[in-house]
Amino acid sequence: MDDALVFSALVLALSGQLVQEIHANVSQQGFEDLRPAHGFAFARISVGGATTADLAEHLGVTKQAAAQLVEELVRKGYVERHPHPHDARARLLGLTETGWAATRAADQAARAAVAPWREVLGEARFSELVADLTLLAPPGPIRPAW
Amino acid sequence: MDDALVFSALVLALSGQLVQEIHANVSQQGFEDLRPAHGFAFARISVGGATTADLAEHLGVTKQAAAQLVEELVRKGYVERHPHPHDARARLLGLTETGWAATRAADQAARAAVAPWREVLGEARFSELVADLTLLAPPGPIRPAW
DNA sequence: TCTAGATAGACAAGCGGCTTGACGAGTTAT
DNA sequence: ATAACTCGTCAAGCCGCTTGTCTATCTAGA
Repeated sequence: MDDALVFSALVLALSGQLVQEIHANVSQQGFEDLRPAHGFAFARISVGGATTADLAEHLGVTKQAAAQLVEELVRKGYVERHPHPHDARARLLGLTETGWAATRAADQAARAAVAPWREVLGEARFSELVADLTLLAPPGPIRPAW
Repeated sequence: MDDALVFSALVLALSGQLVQEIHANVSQQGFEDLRPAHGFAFARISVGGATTADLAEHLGVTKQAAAQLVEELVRKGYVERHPHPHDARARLLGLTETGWAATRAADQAARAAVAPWREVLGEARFSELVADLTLLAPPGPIRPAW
């Protein structure tokens, strides 16, 4: 049974294609200064209540790396730092309007990337697929692959 | 319908977990000096007939990056360089016995990583899943995600 | 057969994203 | 009050990759 190998390869291939297509689409929508890894940061920041340290944990990197990422996103106008209401050390992160626009663009890009797959499988089979994958997916935040 | 987003997230999460588990398992089998990206190189080299330039194209990186990777794998004893029978410029790459052992370890690790999923879904549903993913998978080599 | 262009691989320099390490300012628990 | 911890920052360095350049070799066309 080396279904396992086939399966692994398929998941990897699919995931790679997904990232690549979404990134290309987002770029084409005018967000050329964003790279795939930024999406994972947006995902956490858009939820609200995130500090740089929270973001670091979410991404599975050091605080310094997260701070650097935040600095870049602030400089590019996607993220704002607000004073934290209860902690003078920390700063709350939030998306700017541009940040939200980028998030919407990514959402749309994801839909566009998945659409053909949905069509190939048919609606019913696609739903089953989503259900199956839901069973398999690990809990916790989604991080850049490795 | 934002199944699309859910689906994307699931595929990404699954792929990340897969890579991480396989890597951990391979490490535990004694190949601690291999990292996930090396697997993609082994995949091409094990087929045979690969030069450094071939490998570069397969991985989607520059020749220099591929050469550096090969150098590392040679130094660590996984890969050998042989003279090319028809081209004095090129050198054919091949796996050493250690390289083959690592490949087998990775195969086994993939099986181990997938096994629980197979169990969760049941054999029939798992086969369907593989079939569906096969329909969706892009052709061409599998590369490190991004 | 000679020559122009392409290709394999190596050498060098540099960049970007990440790490470890150390630190002051602020918070929390004892 | 004080000790331990945490947030964010500064600094230095590593590693995988890039661009740029070069020689040796192969290939196709006049």
